[in-house]
Amino acid sequence: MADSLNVPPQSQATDSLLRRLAGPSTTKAGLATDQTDINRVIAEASKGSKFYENEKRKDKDLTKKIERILKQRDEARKGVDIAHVEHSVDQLLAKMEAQRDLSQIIVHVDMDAFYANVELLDNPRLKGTIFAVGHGVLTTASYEARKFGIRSGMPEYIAKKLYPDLVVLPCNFGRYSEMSKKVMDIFRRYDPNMCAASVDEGYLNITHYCEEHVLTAEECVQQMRQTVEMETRLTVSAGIAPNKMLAKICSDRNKPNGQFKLDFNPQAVKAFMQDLSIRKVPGIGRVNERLLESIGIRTCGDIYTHRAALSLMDKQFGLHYLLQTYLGIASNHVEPYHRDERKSIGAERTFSAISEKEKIFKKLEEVAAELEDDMENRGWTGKTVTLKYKLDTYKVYTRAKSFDRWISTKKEDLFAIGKELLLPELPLRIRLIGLRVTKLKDLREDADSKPGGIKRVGLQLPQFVLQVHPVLRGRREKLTSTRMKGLGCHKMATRRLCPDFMMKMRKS
DNA sequence: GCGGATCAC
DNA sequence: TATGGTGATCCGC
Repeated sequence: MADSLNVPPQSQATDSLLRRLAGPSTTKAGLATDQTDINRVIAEASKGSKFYENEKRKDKDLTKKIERILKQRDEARKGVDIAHVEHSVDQLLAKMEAQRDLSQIIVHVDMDAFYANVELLDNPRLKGTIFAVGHGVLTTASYEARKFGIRSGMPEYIAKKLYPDLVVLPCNFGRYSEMSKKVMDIFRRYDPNMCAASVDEGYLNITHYCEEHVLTAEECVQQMRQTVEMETRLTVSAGIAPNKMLAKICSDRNKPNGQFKLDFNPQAVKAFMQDLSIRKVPGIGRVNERLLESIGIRTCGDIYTHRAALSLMDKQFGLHYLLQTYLGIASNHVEPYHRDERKSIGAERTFSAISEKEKIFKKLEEVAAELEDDMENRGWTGKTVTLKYKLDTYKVYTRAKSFDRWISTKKEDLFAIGKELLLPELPLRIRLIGLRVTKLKDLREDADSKPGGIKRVGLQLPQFVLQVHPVLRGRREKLTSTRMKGLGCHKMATRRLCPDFMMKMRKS
């Protein structure tokens, strides 16, 4: 295997690269028994492709970065009293522990193989066949297909090497969106303030519901899952825990069609974190997994062991966030997505690589038209336009320009700005082009505040107040958002985002 | 403010 | 033959 990959055996890069090629979800449920064999097929199918070469490049860069970090660590340790550093970290931990809040029952719900199961619902003859959903790149693999190593995000042609008779169905977004809405409406009976994190995922706070109906959390979630299955014939897995991070991790524990509740006490939470792979933590992807692994951190328990090094390299890793992770402390604040939280809107398209100027402009024109459509339909404008392009080598570049006025959302104007950004870059051979607008302004809000219209002022919207779950009232300020640094652990990881791409899906 | 990187779904 | 699209955040400059 190592020979066929043309890299030294046993090297960290080899392992990492193989795992990367196998897809982002190799750690998920339904894993085949012989991952090595699967990895070999994938590696052979990938070998020599531009995509693969790019992955190798990124891997090499990462290896260099790791070397730098190890040097920095050794440098930082020089002449430092480690015991003293550990002691101050321990004091920080004690402060954090004192802030732990176990009062809320948070649930993360996750539809099992959502797209695949909706297809199964609509076409029972699929039952027993090995199939996936997608086009070119797979969006979802059925549980049967996962046994063969087939994963979401995997190119179709590789999946077919793993299982030649694989059936690949086109996406039917309108249908998924419709079913998603049905399921979310059931969830909302248990928490009207729930947050739909994506089409097939959500967070709920069931503290109030359980009190009101004199139910244990497990009974409540059992009932909710049964209701979903009865009313939609779809199955859902759930995690029950004192905060969103823990709930999310727990929802993976008994998948598919199962639930898992964590005990609501600090000892149980810490025991749960102790042997948990750092990769399971939302926000820690394959890059940060490798960075942490390089300094000896594989599990969340290892964070404590290496707390001195992390403290000395706070800048690189973000000590605070990792300590919270070690303790299993995270946000327990659940609220629905609000329109004004949106930060950008964009469109991008991949195609077979082209280098002719006219053809590139044609593609740019197409994404500009798509973006115009989106911005008009959803009522947005903005001040910054960012052009994105991907070379046929898979290297990605962005070029941005800001204006001191709100930009026109007409496709001709978006195209003109994109062209201006693109021209100095030519000549290029590209396989993707995209446009994105940031520094947004909500035109709908604007329309409402026009003379004669009803002015809307943020949280004073009566509908909003009614939507607020009683248990959360007055809690908003109490839950301070953590300043994240170091590891790219953004707010998304703990506060969740609720993209309105469900609306987008309704369109298609 | 810009560009590169990382991450989630 | 051949590896997606949307949106968010962080860091270094």
